[in-house]
Amino acid sequence: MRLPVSSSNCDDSPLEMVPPEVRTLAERVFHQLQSDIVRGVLAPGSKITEPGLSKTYGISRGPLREAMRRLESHRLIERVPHVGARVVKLSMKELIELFDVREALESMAARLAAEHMSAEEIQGLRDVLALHEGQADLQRGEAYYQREGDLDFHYRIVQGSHNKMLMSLLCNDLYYLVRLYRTQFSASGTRPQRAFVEHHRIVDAIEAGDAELAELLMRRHVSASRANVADRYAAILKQQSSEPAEERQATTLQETR
Amino acid sequence: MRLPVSSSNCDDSPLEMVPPEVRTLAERVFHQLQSDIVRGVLAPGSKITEPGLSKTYGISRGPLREAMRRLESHRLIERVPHVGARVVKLSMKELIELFDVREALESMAARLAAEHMSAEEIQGLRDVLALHEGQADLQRGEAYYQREGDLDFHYRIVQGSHNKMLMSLLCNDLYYLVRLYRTQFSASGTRPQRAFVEHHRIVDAIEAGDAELAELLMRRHVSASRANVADRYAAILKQQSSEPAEERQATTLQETR
DNA sequence: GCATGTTTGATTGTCGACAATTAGAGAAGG
DNA sequence: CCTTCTCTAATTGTCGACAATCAAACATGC
Repeated sequence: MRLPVSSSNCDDSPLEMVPPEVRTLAERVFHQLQSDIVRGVLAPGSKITEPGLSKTYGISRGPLREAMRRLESHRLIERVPHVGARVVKLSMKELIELFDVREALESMAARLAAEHMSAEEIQGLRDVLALHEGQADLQRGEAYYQREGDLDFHYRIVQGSHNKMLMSLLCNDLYYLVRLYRTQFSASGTRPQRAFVEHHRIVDAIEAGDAELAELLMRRHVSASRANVADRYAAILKQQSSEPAEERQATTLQETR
Repeated sequence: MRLPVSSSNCDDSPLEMVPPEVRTLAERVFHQLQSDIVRGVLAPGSKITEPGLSKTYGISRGPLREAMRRLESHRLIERVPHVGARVVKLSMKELIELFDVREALESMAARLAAEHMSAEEIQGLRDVLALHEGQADLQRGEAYYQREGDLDFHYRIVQGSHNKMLMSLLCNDLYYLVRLYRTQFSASGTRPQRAFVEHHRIVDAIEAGDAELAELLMRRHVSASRANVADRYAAILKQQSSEPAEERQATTLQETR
Protein backbone atom coordinates (compact mmCIF):
# COMPACT_ATOMS: atom_id res chain seq x y z
CA MET A 1 0.00 0.00 0.00
CA ARG A 2 2.04 2.83 -1.32
CA LEU A 3 -0.42 5.63 -1.03
CA PRO A 4 0.95 8.86 -2.46
CA VAL A 5 2.38 10.96 0.32
CA SER A 6 1.90 14.24 -1.48
CA SER A 7 -1.79 13.98 -2.15
CA SER A 8 -2.33 17.71 -1.78
CA ASN A 9 1.02 18.64 -3.21
CA CYS A 10 0.39 20.66 -6.35
CA ASP A 11 3.62 20.01 -8.22
CA ASP A 12 3.33 16.60 -9.78
CA SER A 13 5.76 17.89 -12.37
CA PRO A 14 5.95 15.56 -15.39
CA LEU A 15 9.56 14.91 -14.50
CA GLU A 16 12.81 16.76 -14.97
CA MET A 17 13.82 19.50 -12.63
CA VAL A 18 12.95 17.43 -9.60
CA PRO A 19 11.54 19.68 -6.90
CA PRO A 20 14.20 21.54 -4.93
CA GLU A 21 14.95 19.02 -2.24
CA VAL A 22 11.88 16.93 -1.73
CA ARG A 23 13.59 13.71 -2.52
CA THR A 24 13.81 12.22 0.90
CA LEU A 25 10.82 10.76 2.70
CA ALA A 26 11.46 12.80 5.83
CA GLU A 27 11.38 15.98 3.72
CA ARG A 28 8.16 15.02 2.03
CA VAL A 29 6.30 14.08 5.18
CA PHE A 30 7.60 17.24 6.84
CA HIS A 31 6.09 19.45 4.16
CA GLN A 32 2.95 17.35 4.08
CA LEU A 33 2.47 17.67 7.81
CA GLN A 34 3.26 21.36 7.69
CA SER A 35 0.62 21.83 5.03
CA ASP A 36 -1.93 19.71 6.85
CA ILE A 37 -1.43 21.68 10.05
CA VAL A 38 -1.56 25.09 8.41
CA ARG A 39 -4.61 24.18 6.35
CA GLY A 40 -6.45 22.91 9.38
CA VAL A 41 -6.62 19.26 8.37
CA LEU A 42 -4.92 18.60 11.69
CA ALA A 43 -6.80 20.78 14.15
CA PRO A 44 -4.92 22.99 16.63
CA GLY A 45 -4.63 21.21 19.94
CA SER A 46 -5.34 17.78 18.50
CA LYS A 47 -3.11 14.95 19.58
CA ILE A 48 -0.98 13.20 17.00
CA THR A 49 0.49 9.77 17.52
CA GLU A 50 3.40 8.27 15.67
CA PRO A 51 1.78 4.96 14.74
CA GLY A 52 -1.25 6.87 13.50
CA LEU A 53 0.65 9.22 11.24
CA SER A 54 2.97 6.42 10.23
CA LYS A 55 0.01 4.47 8.88
CA THR A 56 -1.70 7.53 7.41
CA TYR A 57 1.30 8.58 5.35
CA GLY A 58 2.52 5.07 4.71
CA ILE A 59 6.03 5.53 6.05
CA SER A 60 8.02 4.15 8.91
CA ARG A 61 8.44 5.96 12.20
CA GLY A 62 12.07 6.88 11.58
CA PRO A 63 11.64 9.63 8.98
CA LEU A 64 8.37 10.58 10.64
CA ARG A 65 10.07 11.35 13.92
CA GLU A 66 12.66 13.48 12.15
CA ALA A 67 9.90 15.43 10.46
CA MET A 68 8.16 15.89 13.80
CA ARG A 69 11.37 17.14 15.37
CA ARG A 70 11.59 19.79 12.68
CA LEU A 71 7.96 20.75 13.16
CA GLU A 72 8.66 21.07 16.87
CA SER A 73 11.53 23.45 16.20
CA HIS A 74 9.26 25.51 13.97
CA ARG A 75 6.71 25.70 16.77
CA LEU A 76 3.96 23.92 14.85
CA ILE A 77 3.71 21.01 17.28
CA GLU A 78 4.53 20.60 20.95
CA ARG A 79 6.07 17.46 22.34
CA VAL A 80 6.37 16.03 25.81
CA PRO A 81 8.88 13.22 26.30
CA HIS A 82 7.30 9.80 26.69
CA VAL A 83 3.86 11.33 26.36
CA GLY A 84 3.26 12.55 22.86
CA ALA A 85 2.76 15.49 20.57
CA ARG A 86 -0.06 17.92 19.93
CA VAL A 87 -0.66 20.46 17.22
CA VAL A 88 0.14 23.87 18.62
CA LYS A 89 -2.74 26.01 19.82
CA LEU A 90 -1.98 29.64 20.52
CA SER A 91 -3.77 31.51 23.23
CA MET A 92 -4.90 35.03 22.50
CA LYS A 93 -1.91 36.36 24.43
CA GLU A 94 0.47 34.25 22.39
CA LEU A 95 -1.19 35.25 19.16
CA ILE A 96 -0.74 38.91 20.00
CA GLU A 97 2.87 38.27 20.96
CA LEU A 98 3.36 36.69 17.56
CA PHE A 99 2.06 39.81 15.89
CA ASP A 100 4.25 41.99 18.08
CA VAL A 101 7.30 40.14 16.87
CA ARG A 102 6.02 40.36 13.31
CA GLU A 103 5.71 44.10 13.72
CA ALA A 104 9.33 44.47 14.74
CA LEU A 105 10.65 42.14 12.07
CA GLU A 106 8.48 43.20 9.15
CA SER A 107 8.98 46.91 9.74
CA MET A 108 12.68 46.19 9.62
CA ALA A 109 12.14 44.24 6.41
CA ALA A 110 10.27 47.16 4.88
CA ARG A 111 13.09 49.51 5.76
CA LEU A 112 15.69 47.23 4.20
CA ALA A 113 13.45 46.64 1.20
CA ALA A 114 13.27 50.37 0.57
CA GLU A 115 17.04 50.43 0.60
CA HIS A 116 17.84 47.31 -1.37
CA MET A 117 14.98 46.30 -3.67
CA SER A 118 15.74 46.32 -7.37
CA ALA A 119 13.48 47.84 -10.01
CA GLU A 120 12.38 44.36 -11.10
CA GLU A 121 11.49 43.35 -7.57
CA ILE A 122 9.46 46.51 -7.08
CA GLN A 123 7.66 45.84 -10.35
CA GLY A 124 6.85 42.38 -9.06
CA LEU A 125 5.34 43.96 -5.97
CA ARG A 126 3.21 46.24 -8.14
CA ASP A 127 2.04 43.22 -10.11
CA VAL A 128 0.86 41.50 -6.96
CA LEU A 129 -1.08 44.60 -5.99
CA ALA A 130 -2.60 44.90 -9.45
CA LEU A 131 -3.69 41.30 -9.19
CA HIS A 132 -5.45 41.98 -5.92
CA GLU A 133 -7.08 45.06 -7.38
CA GLY A 134 -9.08 42.97 -9.79
CA GLN A 135 -10.07 40.36 -7.27
CA ALA A 136 -13.79 40.31 -6.72
CA ASP A 137 -13.75 39.34 -3.09
CA LEU A 138 -11.78 42.43 -2.26
CA GLN A 139 -14.49 44.70 -3.62
CA ARG A 140 -17.11 42.73 -1.77
CA GLY A 141 -15.16 43.33 1.37
CA GLU A 142 -15.37 39.72 2.32
CA ALA A 143 -13.09 37.68 4.44
CA TYR A 144 -11.61 35.97 1.45
CA TYR A 145 -9.00 38.59 0.92
CA GLN A 146 -5.98 38.32 3.14
CA ARG A 147 -5.83 34.59 2.63
CA GLU A 148 -2.86 34.03 0.43
CA GLY A 149 -2.44 37.19 -1.59
CA ASP A 150 -1.66 39.23 1.45
CA LEU A 151 1.09 36.85 2.38
CA ASP A 152 2.44 36.99 -1.16
CA PHE A 153 2.81 40.70 -0.65
CA HIS A 154 4.60 40.31 2.66
CA TYR A 155 6.74 37.50 1.32
CA ARG A 156 8.00 39.68 -1.47
CA ILE A 157 8.94 42.50 0.83
CA VAL A 158 10.79 40.14 3.12
CA GLN A 159 12.64 38.77 0.10
CA GLY A 160 13.39 42.34 -0.90
CA SER A 161 15.21 42.94 2.37
CA HIS A 162 18.00 40.70 1.06
CA ASN A 163 18.65 39.60 4.62
CA LYS A 164 18.74 35.81 4.76
CA MET A 165 18.45 35.58 8.51
CA LEU A 166 15.39 37.79 8.46
CA MET A 167 13.90 35.81 5.60
CA SER A 168 14.43 32.57 7.43
CA LEU A 169 12.89 33.78 10.67
CA LEU A 170 9.82 35.30 9.04
CA CYS A 171 9.17 32.79 6.28
CA ASN A 172 10.16 29.59 8.08
CA ASP A 173 9.35 30.32 11.71
CA LEU A 174 6.54 32.86 11.85
CA TYR A 175 4.51 32.83 8.64
CA TYR A 176 3.33 29.25 9.04
CA LEU A 177 1.86 30.16 12.39
CA VAL A 178 0.35 33.29 10.90
CA ARG A 179 -1.23 31.29 8.11
CA LEU A 180 -2.54 28.77 10.61
CA TYR A 181 -4.57 31.45 12.36
CA ARG A 182 -5.28 33.63 9.38
CA THR A 183 -7.86 31.12 8.23
CA GLN A 184 -9.82 31.54 11.43
CA PHE A 185 -9.38 35.25 12.02
CA SER A 186 -9.32 36.59 8.51
CA ALA A 187 -10.23 40.20 8.26
CA SER A 188 -13.67 41.39 7.30
CA GLY A 189 -15.72 44.55 7.09
CA THR A 190 -13.72 47.52 5.92
CA ARG A 191 -10.40 46.04 6.95
CA PRO A 192 -9.52 44.40 3.61
CA GLN A 193 -9.89 47.65 1.70
CA ARG A 194 -7.90 49.54 4.29
CA ALA A 195 -5.21 46.91 4.21
CA PHE A 196 -5.10 47.18 0.45
CA VAL A 197 -4.60 50.93 0.66
CA GLU A 198 -1.88 50.44 3.24
CA HIS A 199 -0.11 48.02 0.94
CA HIS A 200 -0.11 50.65 -1.77
CA ARG A 201 1.33 53.28 0.53
CA ILE A 202 4.08 50.91 1.59
CA VAL A 203 5.05 50.14 -1.98
CA ASP A 204 5.06 53.84 -2.75
CA ALA A 205 7.47 54.45 0.09
CA ILE A 206 9.69 51.57 -0.99
CA GLU A 207 9.74 52.79 -4.58
CA ALA A 208 10.64 56.27 -3.40
CA GLY A 209 13.48 54.78 -1.41
CA ASP A 210 12.04 56.29 1.75
CA ALA A 211 13.19 53.67 4.21
CA GLU A 212 12.00 55.47 7.29
CA LEU A 213 8.49 55.92 5.94
CA ALA A 214 8.29 52.34 4.69
CA GLU A 215 9.26 51.12 8.14
CA LEU A 216 6.69 53.31 9.84
CA LEU A 217 3.90 52.33 7.48
CA MET A 218 4.63 48.65 7.80
CA ARG A 219 4.71 48.94 11.56
CA ARG A 220 1.27 50.53 11.52
CA HIS A 221 0.00 48.01 9.01
CA VAL A 222 0.94 44.99 11.08
CA SER A 223 -0.28 46.74 14.19
CA ALA A 224 -3.67 47.32 12.60
CA SER A 225 -3.76 43.70 11.53
CA ARG A 226 -3.01 42.63 15.08
CA ALA A 227 -5.83 44.78 16.41
CA ASN A 228 -8.20 43.22 13.92
CA VAL A 229 -7.19 39.69 14.84
CA ALA A 230 -7.43 40.49 18.54
CA ASP A 231 -10.96 41.83 18.08
CA ARG A 232 -12.11 38.75 16.26
CA TYR A 233 -10.43 36.44 18.75
CA ALA A 234 -12.20 38.24 21.59
CA ALA A 235 -15.49 38.01 19.75
CA ILE A 236 -15.08 34.27 19.30
CA LEU A 237 -14.17 33.80 22.93
CA LYS A 238 -17.24 35.77 23.98
CA GLN A 239 -19.46 33.74 21.72
CA GLN A 240 -17.98 30.57 23.15
CA SER A 241 -18.60 31.51 26.76
CA SER A 242 -22.23 32.22 25.97
CA GLU A 243 -22.64 28.74 24.58
CA PRO A 244 -23.03 26.19 27.42
CA ALA A 245 -19.64 24.64 26.72
CA GLU A 246 -19.66 21.18 25.32
CA GLU A 247 -16.19 20.52 24.06
CA ARG A 248 -14.39 23.87 24.39
CA GLN A 249 -12.35 22.80 21.39
CA ALA A 250 -13.88 25.52 19.23
CA THR A 251 -13.30 26.51 15.66
CA THR A 252 -11.38 23.34 15.02
CA LEU A 253 -12.16 20.68 12.53
CA GLN A 254 -11.34 17.35 14.00
CA GLU A 255 -9.83 15.99 17.12
CA THR A 256 -7.66 12.95 16.67
CA ARG A 257 -6.39 11.00 13.77
CA MET B 1 30.17 0.06 26.84
CA ARG B 2 27.86 2.58 28.34
CA LEU B 3 30.14 5.57 28.41
CA PRO B 4 28.42 8.59 29.89
CA VAL B 5 27.17 10.89 27.19
CA SER B 6 27.32 13.99 29.30
CA SER B 7 30.99 13.92 30.11
CA SER B 8 31.20 17.70 30.27
CA ASN B 9 27.77 18.10 31.77
CA CYS B 10 28.21 19.69 35.13
CA ASP B 11 25.08 18.52 36.88
CA ASP B 12 25.68 15.01 38.03
CA SER B 13 23.12 15.77 40.66
CA PRO B 14 23.04 13.09 43.38
CA LEU B 15 19.51 12.32 42.29
CA GLU B 16 16.13 13.86 42.88
CA MET B 17 14.92 16.78 40.87
CA VAL B 18 16.07 15.27 37.60
CA PRO B 19 17.03 18.04 35.16
CA PRO B 20 14.04 19.56 33.37
CA GLU B 21 13.78 17.27 30.38
CA VAL B 22 17.15 15.79 29.72
CA ARG B 23 16.00 12.26 30.17
CA THR B 24 15.95 11.13 26.59
CA LEU B 25 19.11 10.34 24.68
CA ALA B 26 18.14 12.56 21.77
CA GLU B 27 17.76 15.49 24.17
CA ARG B 28 21.11 14.88 25.80
CA VAL B 29 23.05 14.54 22.58
CA PHE B 30 21.28 17.60 21.22
CA HIS B 31 22.45 19.75 24.10
CA GLN B 32 25.87 18.16 24.01
CA LEU B 33 26.27 18.89 20.31
CA GLN B 34 24.92 22.40 20.78
CA SER B 35 27.47 23.01 23.50
CA ASP B 36 30.31 21.50 21.49
CA ILE B 37 29.48 23.66 18.49
CA VAL B 38 29.09 26.88 20.45
CA ARG B 39 32.27 26.25 22.43
CA GLY B 40 34.24 25.59 19.29
CA VAL B 41 34.99 21.93 19.97
CA LEU B 42 33.39 21.33 16.61
CA ALA B 43 34.90 23.99 14.35
CA PRO B 44 32.69 26.11 12.10
CA GLY B 45 32.64 24.64 8.63
CA SER B 46 33.87 21.24 9.73
CA LYS B 47 32.09 18.21 8.38
CA ILE B 48 30.28 15.93 10.77
CA THR B 49 29.35 12.36 9.92
CA GLU B 50 26.72 10.27 11.60
CA PRO B 51 28.84 7.17 12.23
CA GLY B 52 31.55 9.39 13.66
CA LEU B 53 29.32 11.20 16.12
CA SER B 54 27.47 8.00 16.84
CA LYS B 55 30.68 6.40 18.01
CA THR B 56 31.93 9.54 19.79
CA TYR B 57 28.83 9.93 21.91
CA GLY B 58 28.16 6.22 22.22
CA ILE B 59 24.61 6.25 20.90
CA SER B 60 22.84 4.86 17.92
CA ARG B 61 22.13 6.88 14.81
CA GLY B 62 18.41 7.16 15.49
CA PRO B 63 18.42 9.70 18.33
CA LEU B 64 21.50 11.30 16.79
CA ARG B 65 19.68 12.10 13.58
CA GLU B 66 16.82 13.62 15.54
CA ALA B 67 19.25 15.82 17.42
CA MET B 68 20.87 16.85 14.15
CA ARG B 69 17.50 17.73 12.67
CA ARG B 70 16.89 20.05 15.60
CA LEU B 71 20.32 21.61 15.25
CA GLU B 72 19.56 22.15 11.58
CA SER B 73 16.35 23.98 12.44
CA HIS B 74 18.29 26.15 14.87
CA ARG B 75 20.77 27.00 12.13
CA LEU B 76 23.76 25.50 13.90
CA ILE B 77 24.46 22.90 11.22
CA GLU B 78 23.69 22.74 7.52
CA ARG B 79 22.64 19.54 5.81
CA VAL B 80 22.55 18.42 2.22
CA PRO B 81 20.48 15.30 1.46
CA HIS B 82 22.56 12.23 0.75
CA VAL B 83 25.74 14.21 1.23
CA GLY B 84 26.15 15.17 4.85
CA ALA B 85 26.20 17.93 7.42
CA ARG B 86 28.63 20.69 8.30
CA VAL B 87 28.84 23.03 11.25
CA VAL B 88 27.52 26.39 10.16
CA LYS B 89 30.03 29.04 9.16
CA LEU B 90 28.72 32.56 8.80
CA SER B 91 30.18 34.92 6.27
CA MET B 92 30.77 38.50 7.32
CA LYS B 93 27.61 39.52 5.52
CA GLU B 94 25.58 36.89 7.32
CA LEU B 95 27.09 37.82 10.66
CA ILE B 96 26.08 41.44 10.15
CA GLU B 97 22.61 40.34 9.10
CA LEU B 98 22.39 38.41 12.35
CA PHE B 99 23.21 41.52 14.32
CA ASP B 100 20.70 43.53 12.31
CA VAL B 101 17.97 41.13 13.34
CA ARG B 102 19.23 41.22 16.90
CA GLU B 103 18.96 45.00 16.83
CA ALA B 104 15.31 44.88 15.82
CA LEU B 105 14.40 42.14 18.26
CA GLU B 106 16.39 43.28 21.28
CA SER B 107 15.33 46.88 21.03
CA MET B 108 11.78 45.59 21.06
CA ALA B 109 12.64 43.47 24.08
CA ALA B 110 14.05 46.49 25.88
CA ARG B 111 10.89 48.46 25.21
CA LEU B 112 8.69 45.66 26.52
CA ALA B 113 11.01 45.15 29.47
CA ALA B 114 10.62 48.80 30.45
CA GLU B 115 6.89 48.28 30.40
CA HIS B 116 6.58 44.91 32.06
CA MET B 117 9.58 44.15 34.26
CA SER B 118 8.85 43.72 37.95
CA ALA B 119 10.88 45.31 40.72
CA GLU B 120 12.50 41.97 41.51
CA GLU B 121 13.53 41.44 37.92
CA ILE B 122 15.04 44.91 37.72
CA GLN B 123 16.94 44.23 40.92
CA GLY B 124 18.26 41.05 39.32
CA LEU B 125 19.49 43.13 36.42
CA ARG B 126 21.27 45.51 38.79
CA ASP B 127 22.89 42.55 40.50
CA VAL B 128 24.30 41.32 37.21
CA LEU B 129 25.73 44.74 36.53
CA ALA B 130 27.22 44.96 40.01
CA LEU B 131 28.84 41.60 39.45
CA HIS B 132 30.46 42.84 36.25
CA GLU B 133 31.62 45.98 38.02
CA GLY B 134 33.90 44.01 40.22
CA GLN B 135 35.27 41.83 37.49
CA ALA B 136 38.94 42.38 36.97
CA ASP B 137 39.05 41.72 33.26
CA LEU B 138 36.62 44.55 32.68
CA GLN B 139 38.97 47.05 34.26
CA ARG B 140 41.83 45.69 32.25
CA GLY B 141 39.75 46.25 29.18
CA GLU B 142 40.52 42.85 27.89
CA ALA B 143 38.57 40.68 25.54
CA TYR B 144 37.43 38.45 28.35
CA TYR B 145 34.47 40.58 29.18
CA GLN B 146 31.46 40.11 26.94
CA ARG B 147 31.85 36.37 27.06
CA GLU B 148 29.04 35.17 29.22
CA GLY B 149 28.19 38.03 31.50
CA ASP B 150 27.08 40.23 28.65
CA LEU B 151 24.74 37.53 27.51
CA ASP B 152 23.40 37.14 31.02
CA PHE B 153 22.46 40.78 30.85
CA HIS B 154 20.73 40.43 27.51
CA TYR B 155 19.06 37.21 28.57
CA ARG B 156 17.48 38.91 31.55
CA ILE B 157 16.11 41.75 29.50
CA VAL B 158 14.62 39.36 27.00
CA GLN B 159 13.04 37.45 29.87
CA GLY B 160 11.75 40.75 31.17
CA SER B 161 9.84 41.36 27.97
CA HIS B 162 7.44 38.60 29.05
CA ASN B 163 6.92 37.74 25.40
CA LYS B 164 7.41 34.01 24.92
CA MET B 165 7.70 34.16 21.17
CA LEU B 166 10.40 36.80 21.43
CA MET B 167 12.20 34.83 24.13
CA SER B 168 12.16 31.73 22.00
CA LEU B 169 13.47 33.46 18.89
CA LEU B 170 16.29 35.26 20.66
CA CYS B 171 17.33 32.64 23.19
CA ASN B 172 16.84 29.51 21.10
CA ASP B 173 17.51 30.69 17.57
CA LEU B 174 19.89 33.63 17.70
CA TYR B 175 21.93 33.62 20.89
CA TYR B 176 23.62 30.31 20.18
CA LEU B 177 24.91 31.73 16.93
CA VAL B 178 25.95 34.91 18.72
CA ARG B 179 27.81 32.91 21.33
CA LEU B 180 29.48 30.87 18.61
CA TYR B 181 31.07 33.97 17.13
CA ARG B 182 31.47 35.96 20.29
CA THR B 183 34.40 33.77 21.20
CA GLN B 184 36.23 34.79 18.08
CA PHE B 185 35.23 38.41 17.81
CA SER B 186 34.98 39.41 21.43
CA ALA B 187 35.33 43.08 22.02
CA SER B 188 38.57 44.69 23.08
CA GLY B 189 40.09 48.10 23.58
CA THR B 190 37.70 50.61 25.02
CA ARG B 191 34.62 48.75 23.82
CA PRO B 192 34.03 46.71 27.01
CA GLN B 193 33.92 49.80 29.22
CA ARG B 194 31.64 51.58 26.80
CA ALA B 195 29.38 48.56 26.62
CA PHE B 196 29.27 48.49 30.39
CA VAL B 197 28.18 52.12 30.51
CA GLU B 198 25.56 51.45 27.87
CA HIS B 199 24.21 48.59 29.93
CA HIS B 200 23.82 50.93 32.88
CA ARG B 201 21.98 53.52 30.80
CA ILE B 202 19.61 50.85 29.53
CA VAL B 203 18.80 49.62 33.01
CA ASP B 204 18.22 53.20 34.12
CA ALA B 205 15.72 53.67 31.32
CA ILE B 206 13.98 50.40 32.13
CA GLU B 207 13.78 51.27 35.81
CA ALA B 208 12.34 54.67 34.94
CA GLY B 209 9.75 52.93 32.81
CA ASP B 210 10.92 54.94 29.82
CA ALA B 211 10.17 52.38 27.11
CA GLU B 212 11.05 54.63 24.22
CA LEU B 213 14.45 55.48 25.62
CA ALA B 214 15.22 51.89 26.55
CA GLU B 215 14.41 50.84 23.01
CA LEU B 216 16.60 53.54 21.52
CA LEU B 217 19.54 52.80 23.80
CA MET B 218 19.37 49.09 23.16
CA ARG B 219 19.23 49.71 19.43
CA ARG B 220 22.37 51.80 19.63
CA HIS B 221 24.04 49.29 21.92
CA VAL B 222 23.54 46.36 19.57
CA SER B 223 24.45 48.55 16.63
CA ALA B 224 27.74 49.49 18.28
CA SER B 225 28.38 45.84 19.03
CA ARG B 226 27.79 44.99 15.38
CA ALA B 227 30.23 47.68 14.27
CA ASN B 228 32.83 46.28 16.62
CA VAL B 229 32.37 42.74 15.39
CA ALA B 230 32.46 43.89 11.78
CA ASP B 231 35.72 45.70 12.36
CA ARG B 232 37.35 42.69 13.92
CA TYR B 233 36.04 40.38 11.21
CA ALA B 234 37.47 42.70 8.56
CA ALA B 235 40.78 42.81 10.39
CA ILE B 236 40.98 39.03 10.49
CA LEU B 237 40.11 38.77 6.81
CA LYS B 238 42.83 41.27 5.98
CA GLN B 239 45.35 39.41 8.07
CA GLN B 240 44.36 36.19 6.33
CA SER B 241 44.79 37.55 2.81
CA SER B 242 48.29 38.72 3.70
CA GLU B 243 49.24 35.24 4.77
CA PRO B 244 49.92 33.07 1.71
CA ALA B 245 46.81 30.99 2.24
CA GLU B 246 47.37 27.46 3.24
CA GLU B 247 44.08 26.13 4.39
CA ARG B 248 41.80 29.18 4.37
CA GLN B 249 39.97 27.52 7.21
CA ALA B 250 40.98 30.25 9.58
CA THR B 251 40.39 30.75 13.25
CA THR B 252 39.02 27.28 13.61
CA LEU B 253 40.23 24.58 15.87
CA GLN B 254 39.94 21.31 14.11
CA GLU B 255 38.62 20.01 10.86
CA THR B 256 36.93 16.65 11.03
CA ARG B 257 35.99 14.26 13.73
C1' DG C 1 48.46 14.27 -20.50
C1' DC C 2 43.73 15.09 -20.15
C1' DA C 3 39.00 13.86 -20.36
C1' DT C 4 35.61 10.32 -19.72
C1' DG C 5 33.55 6.10 -17.85
C1' DT C 6 33.53 2.64 -14.24
C1' DT C 7 34.07 0.73 -9.82
C1' DT C 8 34.47 0.77 -4.98
C1' DG C 9 34.09 2.42 -0.54
C1' DA C 10 31.68 4.98 2.68
C1' DT C 11 27.76 7.61 4.18
C1' DT C 12 23.08 8.59 4.25
C1' DG C 13 18.07 7.08 4.15
C1' DT C 14 14.75 3.71 5.61
C1' DC C 15 12.78 -0.04 7.96
C1' DG C 16 11.18 -3.42 11.49
C1' DA C 17 11.77 -5.16 16.19
C1' DC C 18 12.65 -4.72 21.06
C1' DA C 19 12.95 -2.13 25.56
C1' DA C 20 11.26 1.69 28.55
C1' DT C 21 7.74 4.60 30.10
C1' DT C 22 3.17 6.31 30.57
C1' DA C 23 -1.89 6.73 31.06
C1' DG C 24 -6.05 4.71 31.83
C1' DA C 25 -9.06 0.65 33.23
C1' DG C 26 -10.19 -2.18 36.75
C1' DA C 27 -9.88 -4.36 41.44
C1' DA C 28 -9.34 -3.98 46.34
C1' DG C 29 -9.84 -1.56 50.49
C1' DG C 30 -11.53 2.08 53.49
C1' DC D 1 -19.09 5.99 47.15
C1' DC D 2 -14.56 7.46 46.95
C1' DT D 3 -9.63 6.58 47.22
C1' DT D 4 -5.76 3.95 46.22
C1' DC D 5 -3.20 0.47 44.13
C1' DT D 6 -2.14 -2.72 40.47
C1' DC D 7 -2.03 -4.18 36.03
C1' DT D 8 -2.54 -3.97 31.21
C1' DA D 9 -2.39 -1.94 26.76
C1' DA D 10 -0.66 1.43 23.94
C1' DT D 11 2.80 4.74 22.80
C1' DT D 12 7.31 6.46 22.87
C1' DG D 13 12.49 5.73 22.88
C1' DT D 14 16.27 3.07 21.11
C1' DC D 15 18.81 -0.08 18.40
C1' DG D 16 20.88 -2.81 14.60
C1' DA D 17 20.50 -4.17 9.74
C1' DC D 18 19.57 -3.41 4.91
C1' DA D 19 18.92 -0.53 0.68
C1' DA D 20 19.83 3.80 -1.90
C1' DT D 21 22.87 7.36 -3.01
C1' DC D 22 27.05 9.90 -3.52
C1' DA D 23 32.14 10.98 -3.96
C1' DA D 24 36.52 9.83 -4.91
C1' DA D 25 39.94 6.47 -6.79
C1' DC D 26 40.99 3.82 -10.59
C1' DA D 27 41.19 2.43 -15.23
C1' DT D 28 40.45 3.25 -20.13
C1' DG D 29 40.49 5.74 -24.44
C1' DC D 30 41.64 9.70 -27.19
